[in-house]
Amino acid sequence: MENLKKLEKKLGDIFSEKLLEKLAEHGRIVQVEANTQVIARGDEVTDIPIVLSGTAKVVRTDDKGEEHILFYLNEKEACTATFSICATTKKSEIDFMMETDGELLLYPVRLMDYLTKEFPSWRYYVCRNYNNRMKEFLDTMDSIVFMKMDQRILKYLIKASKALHTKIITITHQEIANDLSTSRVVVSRLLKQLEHEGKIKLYRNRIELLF
DNA sequence: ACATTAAGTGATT
DNA sequence: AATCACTTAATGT
Repeated sequence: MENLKKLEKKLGDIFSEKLLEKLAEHGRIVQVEANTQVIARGDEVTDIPIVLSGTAKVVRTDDKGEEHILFYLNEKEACTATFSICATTKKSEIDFMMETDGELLLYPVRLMDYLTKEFPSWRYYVCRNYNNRMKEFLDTMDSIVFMKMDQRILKYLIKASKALHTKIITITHQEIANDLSTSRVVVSRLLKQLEHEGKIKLYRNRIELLF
């Protein structure tokens, strides 16, 4: 069977032979053009997509129709979000679309349990996918918190400036760090960044606000 | 000149 | 962002 051949070539190194056979038997391989929407939010998910070639993206569309990319999926990756859907609802929380032309393996959701039960290599695959996604989420968390900290410092300086009625605040980075419960190093870096943005000027024990 | 403390940096997690 | 390890700059004695 030609599908099996294709799958062996693409996924042979991570899936066992038996599993590949199952995938070829029940799944179907589809060619998808760039920008095609495969799954829309709210759709009932009947198949889990595994990317065989090309790049797919998982997108969340907000109230205003702005799309926010949650992550990309490259060759051999599957949509982990879909896995969690299977355990609960059948409705998709996300939009799944192709970024480039490519091939997808669509495998019926209803057979997921069977795969998980029967094939270790499938379990490993799912776990790895989950882990990768988790890492990405941690990274975005970090950057969100980072953004907040630099806002907090700015606010802190403005507050201090108002309270002391001066644009030149006498304070050390360490003291700011203590007040915002972070480390001195972080404060130094963010202040440096603000200085480069031309918002403040740094001296020893003093910070001048330039606005 | 030397010690002490504040601030800056690169690398890592 | 946090931490470590280290450098550099400013200040006090």
